[in-house]
Amino acid sequence: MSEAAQNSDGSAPKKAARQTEQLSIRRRSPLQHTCTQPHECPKPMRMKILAQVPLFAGLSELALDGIDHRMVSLSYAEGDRLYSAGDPANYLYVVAAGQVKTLQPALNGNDSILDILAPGEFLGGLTVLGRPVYGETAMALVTTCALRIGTDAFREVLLEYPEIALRALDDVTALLQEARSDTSQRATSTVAQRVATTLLQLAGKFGQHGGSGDGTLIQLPLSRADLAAMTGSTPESVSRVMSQLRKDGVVDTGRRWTSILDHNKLTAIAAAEE
Amino acid sequence: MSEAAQNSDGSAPKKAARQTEQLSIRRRSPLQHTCTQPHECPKPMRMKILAQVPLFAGLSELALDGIDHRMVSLSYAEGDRLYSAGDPANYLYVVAAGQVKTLQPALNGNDSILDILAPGEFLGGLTVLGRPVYGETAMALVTTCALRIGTDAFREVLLEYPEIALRALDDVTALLQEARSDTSQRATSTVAQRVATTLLQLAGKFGQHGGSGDGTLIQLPLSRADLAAMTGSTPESVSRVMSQLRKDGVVDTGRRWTSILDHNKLTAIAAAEE
DNA sequence: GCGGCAAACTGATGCCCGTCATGGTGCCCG
DNA sequence: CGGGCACCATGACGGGCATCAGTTTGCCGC
Repeated sequence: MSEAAQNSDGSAPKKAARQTEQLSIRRRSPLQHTCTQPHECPKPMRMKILAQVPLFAGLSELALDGIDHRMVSLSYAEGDRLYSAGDPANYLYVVAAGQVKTLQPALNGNDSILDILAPGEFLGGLTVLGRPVYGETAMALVTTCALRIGTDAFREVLLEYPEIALRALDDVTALLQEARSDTSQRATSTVAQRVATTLLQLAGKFGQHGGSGDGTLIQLPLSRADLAAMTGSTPESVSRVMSQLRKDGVVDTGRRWTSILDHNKLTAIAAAEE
Repeated sequence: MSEAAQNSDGSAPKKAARQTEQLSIRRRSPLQHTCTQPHECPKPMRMKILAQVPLFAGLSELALDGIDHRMVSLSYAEGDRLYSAGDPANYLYVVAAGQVKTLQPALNGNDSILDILAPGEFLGGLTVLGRPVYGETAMALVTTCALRIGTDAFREVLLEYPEIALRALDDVTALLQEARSDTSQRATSTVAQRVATTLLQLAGKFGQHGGSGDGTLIQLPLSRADLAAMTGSTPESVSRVMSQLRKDGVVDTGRRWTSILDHNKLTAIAAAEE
């Protein structure tokens, strides 16, 4: 599945990215989509995914099977919503393939992006148990497949396997720490620092080395507006920062990707103004 | 206990706050300390506290007793640290009496205050299970009594009573939502709005009506620097905002207290710039 | 009561960045 | 291939607020 790269859009076929060692022209796209077509996840694949979910690590085959029976698989096109803020929170989701962004609506329209989720991660469910409605909106960044389980069924699973609940507690706690450090950073840092930090986080989570020779490739369709929503800024400011970073040879960007060329320099920028 | 108001500092005795219907001079102190002396929590009081902890609600007498046996009670003077960021996270704490602030150290020295905890709330433990060290520092705002339990023991309790784990999950999730809405607010709002929001939150959590006739009294030793650390600002800016609020008759402040006089106006300021 | 100190208040200054506006560039569609 | 569109880039401008500095207030010890 990972090798079967197929052209995503209807444009002219690109050269194999593996062979094109250099990016002669900026904005040449080194994309390697792994999954562009909606599909139904067959049973064996679902089991494999469940086994890789950190929350379910170490569970017996039988237990996983029991969980799988309570789940259904769903696929979403780019931009589709898994759920919206205010919807009754009846389901918990696990990302099987693709990426999902969660965003928190604000009164003034300045939504902020809370997180971008990779396969194996959860949404919705962890914010659910006590609350009747979702507090955030979840939207597929690319074509995405997700598994869904009812909150009641998930509750049963947690009661049956308390160690899963403990791990869930850890997960949410980690999110909490992340959110809190985010909050402090928003208060003190400049936009450049916040953008740099965000890029480093994305690189750590989604970055893939090699590919186009040097640098870390982040293959996500993030617009300037998206980055602005992640850093608590505006598209214009983000654009300026990115331009500067490009000029300094720290990053390179394209329509649906970002590449970090100088990891050290970016770290320096994130830590303290250069 | 609640009626036994005793003068806290060594200054001249104040008139009984109940009788003084008006605050003729700004900065007249309407303090009513409930507990100024360090003390050991006796067994019955500990049991009563445990029963009131939301996390343990509905547990049997026997279960509570089992939990109590694994805990020890400790008392702290104002400014004492329960633990510091970076310490090995071996314990979970429950605030029995007093208030505790948790603060997150930043590299530039601009620490930010994460939360202020009232009796019945948890610290440390929920951020512990997966991590070897504390990510934040906990400091007693006033003379405080706390119960302590080892993380391993708490883990056993959670495995024994999975419903507690579920409730803990809810608790942390609530904190997460709070932290996230905080984050979005930092990005978009002005300092005045953030201060107003913070005051309203504190009033909801620690405010007591009556006392000096009108208004909601928040009895916490919060300096301008503390409020700045809570709102992601500076002491000077907070001071300006508070001066303005005082001038407009919205709040009144003293050395160790804050009183909200016009709740509606403060809400209006928090929502949108006046 | 007096001197020392910490915290709070207030003014001046500059900068970051949000806002508005304009021009440029790739992408889609007919 | 050309028009329309969305996104990006870049400049100009202004305001909120952080920073620095100076004064005042309240508190404590001698």
